[in-house]
Order: sequence, then C-alpha cells, then structure tokens
Amino acid sequence: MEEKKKDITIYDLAQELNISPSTVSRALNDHHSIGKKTKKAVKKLAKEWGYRPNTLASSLRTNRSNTIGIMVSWINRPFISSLISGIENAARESGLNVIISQSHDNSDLEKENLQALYDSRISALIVSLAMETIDYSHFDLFSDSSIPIVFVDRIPLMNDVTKVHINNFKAAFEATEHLIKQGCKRIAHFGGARHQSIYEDRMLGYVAALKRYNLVVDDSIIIHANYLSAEEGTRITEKVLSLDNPPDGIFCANDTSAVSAIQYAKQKGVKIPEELAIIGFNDDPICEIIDPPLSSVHHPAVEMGEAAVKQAVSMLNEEAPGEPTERVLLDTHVVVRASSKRK
Amino acid sequence: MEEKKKDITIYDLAQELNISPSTVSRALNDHHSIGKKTKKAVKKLAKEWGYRPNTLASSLRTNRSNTIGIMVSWINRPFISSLISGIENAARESGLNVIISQSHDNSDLEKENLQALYDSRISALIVSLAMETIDYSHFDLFSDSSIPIVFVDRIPLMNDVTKVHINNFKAAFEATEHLIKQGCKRIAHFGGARHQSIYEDRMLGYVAALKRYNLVVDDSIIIHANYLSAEEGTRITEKVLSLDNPPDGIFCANDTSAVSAIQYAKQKGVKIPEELAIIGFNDDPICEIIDPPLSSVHHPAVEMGEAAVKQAVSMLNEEAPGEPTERVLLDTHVVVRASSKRK
DNA sequence: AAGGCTTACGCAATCGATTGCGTCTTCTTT
DNA sequence: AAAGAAGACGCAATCGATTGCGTAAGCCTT
Repeated sequence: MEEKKKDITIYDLAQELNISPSTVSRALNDHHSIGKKTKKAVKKLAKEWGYRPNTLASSLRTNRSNTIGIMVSWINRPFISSLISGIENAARESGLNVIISQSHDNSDLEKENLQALYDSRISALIVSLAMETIDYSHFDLFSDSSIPIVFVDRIPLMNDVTKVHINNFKAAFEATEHLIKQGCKRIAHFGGARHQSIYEDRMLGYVAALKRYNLVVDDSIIIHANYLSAEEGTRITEKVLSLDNPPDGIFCANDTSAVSAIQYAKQKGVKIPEELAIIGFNDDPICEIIDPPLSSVHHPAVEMGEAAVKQAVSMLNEEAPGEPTERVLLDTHVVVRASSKRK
Repeated sequence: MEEKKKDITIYDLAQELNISPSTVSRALNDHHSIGKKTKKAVKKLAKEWGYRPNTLASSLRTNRSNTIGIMVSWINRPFISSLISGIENAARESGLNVIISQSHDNSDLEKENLQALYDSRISALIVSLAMETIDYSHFDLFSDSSIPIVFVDRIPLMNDVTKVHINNFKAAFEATEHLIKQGCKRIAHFGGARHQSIYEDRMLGYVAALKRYNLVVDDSIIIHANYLSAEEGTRITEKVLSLDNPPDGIFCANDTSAVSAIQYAKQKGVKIPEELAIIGFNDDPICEIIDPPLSSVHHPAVEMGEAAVKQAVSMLNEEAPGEPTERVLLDTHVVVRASSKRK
C-alpha cells in the first residue's frame, strides 16, 4: 500500500521508527556514533521494506558516483571484450557500476567521449588508448580533478601514471626465441603503429631475441602497419614472401595478421610450419580454429581487467592524492600450436 | 583562477549575469518563457566558462538518469560484443550513457544485477536473456516503474513487450532450404535450449523446410543442447556421424557448434561439403577462418543494437505509459561459403 | 488611458542522502 | 554524589538542477 509507486527513502524509515533521517543514514552506513539497537532496528526495517538507497542523491552529495568509466577502441574485439568482461566482474563485486565508451581508434572521438564520461562524474577511469592517440592532454581533465586513471594494455609513454599491462618486450622475446628454437634462421616481424609502446616493445623484444641468438636483423623484413588488419596482414605477407630471400618464420604482433599470413601462405603453397613457421599475439579464439592452429602469446585479458579494477579501487581508497603510481605487470606465455611446431 | 578546482554551476553563471539560477536553467534548456537575448547571453557565458551540467543533480531532480542499462549473458562473445557496440554508438549519439552488466547465463546473477541496474536509476533497459531464464518476473521491477524494456535477440515468450530480433523461423528455413538445394537429403539439426524461443523457432523453421521439400523429419538427428558449446558440438557430431544412417547435411543453431562439427568431421575423414554440408548461424568472424569456410546465417548484431536504442528512445519520449509494445524484425541472409557449396 | 494579455523572469520548494555541529543521556571516576 | 567523559542522536545546511506559481513590465485593444 505504502510503496504504491514511490521508492522507500530514509525519510520513510525515519518516520516509521520515530528517529531522524540522519540517524537512519548513519545507521545504514555503520557510523560509530549510532547505538547497536538502533542500527539493528533500522537495518531490519530497511530490509523488510526493501529500502534501496538512491545512489543519485548519494553521489550528488558526496561527489562520488561509484561508477567506473571504460574507454576502449572497439568493444567487439576478442581481447577488448574479454578485458571488459573482467572489468565488469570485478567492478560489480566491489559494488561499482561500469559505463563504457568507444574511441573507434580515433583521438577526436576519444576526447569527446571522455568529456561525456567526465560529465557523468565517474569515480575512476580505465583506458586502453586509441591507436591514433599520441597526445595525452585530454586526460588532464581527470588528473586535474584527481580522478584515478588506470591505463591498460595500450598505455601511454608516461611514467607518472598507473598502468596494468604485460611485459611486451619479454613476451615478444619469448615468441621469437620459440621460433628460433624451432630452427628458424630468418624471421620476419609484422608490427603495429610504433608510437604505441606495446608495438614498439614487441619489436624490440623481437630484435633482442635475434641478437641474443646471433641472427641477422634485417629491416626489410620488419614491417609496421598503422592498423595491423587482416588486409594489411595479407599485403605484408605477400611482400615478404616475394622477396628474393623470403623469411622462414614470422612473428606477428597480433593474431589477425598472423591468420592472414597463414591463409596467404597456404594459398601460395608454402608449407606451414616446415617452410614458414608463424606465431601471433593475443591468443584470440581464432588461433584454435585456423588450420594449422596458430601459435600465439597468451594475453590474460580477463585478469588484466580485474587487475585494473583492483588498482582503481585502491586508488579510490587512498586518502592521499599523492598519486602513488603503480605498475602491474601480468604474465604471458607462449602457446605452441601447429603453425610453429617443427619438432 | 575562479575555476581552480570546482566545477561551474548554474549559480555561478547566474551570479555573473545578475539573473537567477532558474533563468539560467531554463535558458540552457531553451524554455519558451525566456527571452532571446537572455538565452544568448547565458549560452555564451556557459560556453566561455566551459559550463558542464551536473547530470547527477539533474537526474536526482527529474528522476531520469539518461542512462541505458544493458543486461547480456557474456560480453565477450562475438555476437554480443557487436550488439553492445551498436548500442553504445546509438546511445551516445542520443546523449545517453550506457552501463553494462552480465548474467553469465545465470538467472540468479541476472536478477541480482538487474537490481543493481535498477538502483542506478537507468532510464531504459536493453536485455538479451540468460540462457537459463524461463521465469521473467524479475523484470517486473522495471515494468512496474514504467521503465522501458527492450528485449533483443534472446527474447521472452511474452507478447506485451517490445522486442528487437530477427525472424528465426525464416532464417532457419532459408538455411535449411539452402542445404536442400545443394542436394542434401538427410539434414541434421543442432539446436539450443528449447525454452529459448530463438532456438525453438530455428528448429521449427528447419522442420518446415524439410516438410516443404518432402524430406523426412527424423527426431534422431535433431539434437538440442542446453549450451551449444564447442564441446557439445563435438559430442553431438560424433553422435550423429556414428549412426547407421548418418546425415549428409547439418544445420547448426550457432557457429560454435558448426565449427566443432567441421573439425570433427575433417578429423574423421568425412569430406565437407561433398559428404557432409554444414551451415551455422550468426556469421561470426570464425566462419571465414575455419577451413573450409563456414556458411552461416548473417545476423545483424550492430544494427540490432542500434534498433534497440531507437526503440528505447521512442518509448522514453512517449508521454503515454500505454506501452505500445513494438516488434522490430531485422533481416538476415544466408552467407554461402565452402562448407555447404556443392555446385 | 485603463484593463487584459503576453512575455520574461524570480522565489522557494524539491529530489534523497550526507555531515558538521550541537544537545541530551548515561556511564564512569574519584 | 558531583563532574567530566563518552555515547547516541537531531538540526539544518548542502550537493546542483528543476519547476509550479507568482509578479512585474511591456504591448495591444478599444
């Protein structure tokens, strides 16, 4: 009867119990200055009446929305969607809402949508940069208001920020090393936009591995694409395979291009992995679908999302806005499949 | 100097212009009772000072959060992530935020997280049901508060709700018909949980096609799985292929199981499509990766998301809570690839 | 020129929860 | 038993925007 249409508020509870709304509020928040019996009574009634706090009112008053904003390039990419899935899980366990936004790998859209996220008073921001983004000034909006920012995977080239990512250098080193140990002598590298540290690091790890094993580093088979798409992958593969001195192995900075490489090579009658061993990066689901199955570097997407939330939460709980920037490095491992297994 | 740390409010603008906050508010919202010059002046200053409305305050007052809630099974599935991508695009264009939640195909979690969405005062809800969900009473929370609900893809068996989906019957009919026209005489069907109408309809469309072409409907090769996973797909394929009278075609209700079917069949030396033609459903990216490429029913995920937002918005704009439930049917088409092309 | 309209704007309450400060009990201490 | 301390709770302002109602000024009509 009472709750015909209206939601229950602390005023309703207060009236019923003949106490003040302030007391109800404090009781529900376990404030120390409220008596035990009062707390019990309030909580009991709240449960009975199905009281649900109005988070809008609370957020307005406290200026904390208890919402995490996510800014990613494209939601519908295997890695990203798993990342988001991890974020959503962890956030909801911490009682936080998650609001998402896409940059479509476009800096302007990234900036615009960041404003929208800011306007909705998010408590913390988790970002994986747009491919294009080189300038990071549009994030000042958040740092100036001391809203925690956690960068994930595609992180900026700055030191004083919190980051959750993998050791791309090491992962790339290991992937390349794997190819070398399978007998490859001349390994090509398909990389992404070099201003994105993840791609730069993967290239550096690759180079380091070659040097470590005394192989020649040949720039003509190290190719970077701004968007390492399927089409680019095909184009690049065609390019390196038509060289006088084609590679006998390829380390691709993502699986999409690696799949293209496999498809193109198969079409040209190049035997995989005997004549050409291939390894990708991300361990997308397609790795197990393509024939031959694609070796890849496993990238813990869900865990990264969870770790990012963990960082954000701990930053929120710190009183000091002293920005104790942290850096979480997650483990990767090479998943060996038929595309690179020669022995 | 002035905006050292605080955001600009309508009070700041009002003070500067020597008018009242109410006038500022109305001016910004283009209220008719505000003079032209006043509006101009207010908007000009607002822009100059970078005023950004506090959506929390606004939402609290109006009880409309301008946020769309999404409830899906798993974010990291090709179809779902594309759906969300479409929703996000359309929502942001309409100035709406998007908050997401996953049910993990579990009714209890669905219910729990729906509460959380409700608590955050979403303006509208877009849902694709958890696989388990049979009882829809946990959605009453929203309908009772006349919060628009739009069901997408996995829709409930109710008539008085707004739905955006495809014609599963027709799509299944066409997929099956395609196999028949390729010469299949004995077509198996791998279906999902039958209490989900999408799977029931796909099965019915399949049966209708068989009947239309005078083929025998044999229950022993119509198999339903609660979760049509890769593992189930393998298991089912093994089952039907080991029959005395194995099928010469399979219509799978999703691509995941179809891929398993291809892999299992290949492994057993069954020739695709000559001895066994296969077609899936969803047109996931893996269709083009698997060898042979998998025919499938293209499912317009992004467009469905956009259509769902469109519905939600129009429901929000209607004054009358008379729930003019609508039903949006999107087009599908069969994408023929090598897994089923015999001619 | 006076009454009636329209236009343009301000007052103050409101949404629901939070919180600094003040007050009244009740318990403890000597 | 008196006084100080601690415990328990209420008052009222506050967060920022919205909105019903009221009022003053300007315009037109006859």
